[in-house]
Amino acid sequence: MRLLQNMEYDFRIIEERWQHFWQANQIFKANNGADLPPFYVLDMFPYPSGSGLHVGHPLGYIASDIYARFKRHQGFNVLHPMGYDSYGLPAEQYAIETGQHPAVTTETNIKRYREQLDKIGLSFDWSREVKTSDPIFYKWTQWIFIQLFHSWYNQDSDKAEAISTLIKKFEQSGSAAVNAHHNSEAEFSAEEWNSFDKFTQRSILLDYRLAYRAETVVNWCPALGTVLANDEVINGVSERGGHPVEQKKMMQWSLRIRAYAERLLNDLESIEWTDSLKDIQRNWIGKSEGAEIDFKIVDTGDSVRVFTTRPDTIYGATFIVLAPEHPVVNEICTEDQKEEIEAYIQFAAGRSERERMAEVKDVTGAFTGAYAINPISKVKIPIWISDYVLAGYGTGAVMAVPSGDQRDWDFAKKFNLEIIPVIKGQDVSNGADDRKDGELINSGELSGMTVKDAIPKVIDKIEAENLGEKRINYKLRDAVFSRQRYWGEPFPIYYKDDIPYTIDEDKLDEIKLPEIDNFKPTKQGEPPLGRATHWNWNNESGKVVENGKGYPMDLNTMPGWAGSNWYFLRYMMEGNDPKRSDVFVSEEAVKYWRQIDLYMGGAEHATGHLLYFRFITKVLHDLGYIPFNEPAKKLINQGMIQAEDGHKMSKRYGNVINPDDVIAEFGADALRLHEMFLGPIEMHKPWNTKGIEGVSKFIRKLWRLYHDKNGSFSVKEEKATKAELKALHKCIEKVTSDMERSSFNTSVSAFMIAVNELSELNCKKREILEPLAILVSCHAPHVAEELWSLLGNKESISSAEWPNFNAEYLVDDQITYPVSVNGKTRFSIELNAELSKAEIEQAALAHEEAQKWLEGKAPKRVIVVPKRIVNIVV
RNA sequence: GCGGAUGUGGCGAAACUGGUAGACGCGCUAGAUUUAGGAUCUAGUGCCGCGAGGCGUGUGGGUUCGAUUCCCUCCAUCCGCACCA
Repeated sequence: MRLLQNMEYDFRIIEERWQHFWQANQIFKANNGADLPPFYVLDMFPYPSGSGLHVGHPLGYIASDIYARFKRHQGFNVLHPMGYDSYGLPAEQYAIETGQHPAVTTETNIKRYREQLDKIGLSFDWSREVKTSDPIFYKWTQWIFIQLFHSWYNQDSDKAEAISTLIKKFEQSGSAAVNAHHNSEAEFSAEEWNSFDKFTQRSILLDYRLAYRAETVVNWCPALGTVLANDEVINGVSERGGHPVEQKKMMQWSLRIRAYAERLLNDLESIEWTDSLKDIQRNWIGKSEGAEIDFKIVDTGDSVRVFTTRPDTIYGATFIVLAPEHPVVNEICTEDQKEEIEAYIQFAAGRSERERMAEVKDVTGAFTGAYAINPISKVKIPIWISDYVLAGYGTGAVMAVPSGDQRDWDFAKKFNLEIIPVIKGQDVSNGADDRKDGELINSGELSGMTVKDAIPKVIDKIEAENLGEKRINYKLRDAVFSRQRYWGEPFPIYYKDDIPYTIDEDKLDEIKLPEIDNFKPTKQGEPPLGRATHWNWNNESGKVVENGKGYPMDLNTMPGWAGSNWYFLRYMMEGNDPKRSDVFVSEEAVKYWRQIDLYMGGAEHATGHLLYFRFITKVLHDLGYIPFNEPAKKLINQGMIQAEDGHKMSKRYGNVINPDDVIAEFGADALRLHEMFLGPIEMHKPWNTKGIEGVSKFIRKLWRLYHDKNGSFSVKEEKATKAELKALHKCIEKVTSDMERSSFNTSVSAFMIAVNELSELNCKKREILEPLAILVSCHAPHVAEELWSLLGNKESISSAEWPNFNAEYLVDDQITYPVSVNGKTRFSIELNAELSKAEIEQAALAHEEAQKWLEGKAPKRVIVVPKRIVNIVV
């Protein structure tokens, strides 16, 4: 018996053999410009963490690998690369704790990742590997930042343009002629612009650039010592580490993603991403249409502008609420309210983001003592402040309509303010009634109109009287782009009189992350780069020089997502392309590969990476560098694999399953098949240790199909029978359609069914077993290669043509009809496939079972669906 | 609160345009072979019932000859957003 076992499939030897063969012969290297249609399959590249891969990570890699292999069989030139998102916080936190340089730990982790990935038998073209922390890569991340710096957003042409076109406009016509997305308060004529000195001009331009430096309210995380972008803050704490986050005004680099809000929203319709993911992005962009309306403040010449989506309810506006940070609060506040207002402002500022969120139900606020005039109803209403109104959204002020808005209602109740229903039938006794249609009441000249008609009417009126305008607002904020950390891309920026200048593009090779002795912030509170002794820029020599011998350079680094914005483009160039050192991606390469055809990765990146990388793609497109507007045509979110106990797989619970262990025991093919067999790719599902024995058994059964009882390879050249061809072609049809709709779990069942049937038929024929090997080769490439070579083939199975499906082999001359009585299946009859409807009906009714159910009565009706079913209605 | 996804045997799941619900696999039961099995093979396995039969895809309703599939109601779980005016 032991002898026989040795003749069984030995994955240990065979898997290693083929992994070596693939690598030695560069089987999966993609060639640019090959005379085949291109197809680009990409996985989101991993951050190489210290704990290595667990069994959940490769799920997406295996699925995309199966798809890449399928496309190769179909005659596509497939680009399927991999790399590492190797800048990031964990390596740096580790460095702070241990003094170990992040570059060292990162390198160690990458090595470990590579070993683990190699063992899974993934068909990556490693010659194109990228690492975001590699100077030859991040040089181009810096270069892209420079392009953003030298661009502005022209809302007339609706795209980004070179900053030189903006300067020309200023020189010729001043600021009024420009319709830009900007955050400048300066207004000037052409003459004024031309008379400004260089510094003034540059500081104005800074407020127009796509990458701009400005004092903004940011999420400051004291524990991490850095600012964070909105998507890096979850429920008021940092995504990494869960540390508290405060709101703080700071001078920071930002990217003008808001300029792209509308395009990011609209273009979702042109891509095949899941509805849930599109919804998350839509929600995050948060478009809302409405109007801005000016309310005159009583006894002053000033007015306050509010944003509302419901201008039709303006007669129900019984007070105004300003954000505590609103700039007019101090000016309008009356003497006797001063103390109260100041106390409230202080209270609001002292509340952390977290507290504010937790205490949503508690209504707080203070009266300014000032009044405003409702511009439509002319009624005098009080002005309050409260932190339920956000300074950063809209105008930082609202007209409160307590009859229609629950927050306003709560506020009105607490402070005893008037509530006026403005829509017929509105019940405001227990809360606001936010109905969005109906007839207006208590609304002066608007009374009797419908909500739908009143909205444009009010907007027309305020526009005609110059009291405001129609307005679209987005929740999306510009992305804070600087981090006060070490392990990231340094900015290619130096400062002259506090004005930032970019380093020349041809000098970027000089701007490497400097070595420092300690990775913590400096004593003065500067970022870690403040510790570098050589971090000044000398323009004459074009070198980074000792501090004091040049202009100071930026001390920030870029966020983790800077490299992942554009890495997919870098893979498009061949690994040995000499242009790799001249361009971020060559024109030929982007023209050849175009977009990512299939992008595989987790849904947790919905509002971070997946939004930023669409944004940067659009910028690069606007600037004429790439011929497409969206990075990925189709996207699949693979689900998470939970541990068997239902928890998340993590060190903390001690429930982590390492793919290395699974491979050592069952082999890579079994791991691949099992991960797919767990369920649909996009679902979350628990790992199932026992279940792997099923697919492992399948592999041995497949192997035995090609071997005789003694374990010798035994495939004959005889003609296949009808039954054998049917088993094969059923499998071809099923697996092909499964592949096309990424149903990788059901194709595993199809393989099992085919192998079970062919084993039963004792089929040992090349005509059947050769195509079968190709069918399973995407899922289980090692055993398939071995069988393929035993069949006498010299080339890798990966380039074999996908078998053709022939429907003729599936045609039956006998069909088993299920016969149901009143919709319940009672028996089945075998009938000739050629029979007519009437003949089928006759045969079914004649059956003794049918007679039994009819009890001598005539059937009311008989439904016959040819080749499917018979239903007798009694 | 808003938006989305998912609910099918003991378990993972399948059923693609409405047509034999539970394919395939795990587990379990019985048996064969074996010194032994955590190997292999055979048969069985949704629930209730001795049986005829009845019940059954989260709940309740509807459309249909026929519903896991289409429509409405409600419930549960998970994910995202959350004072966005």
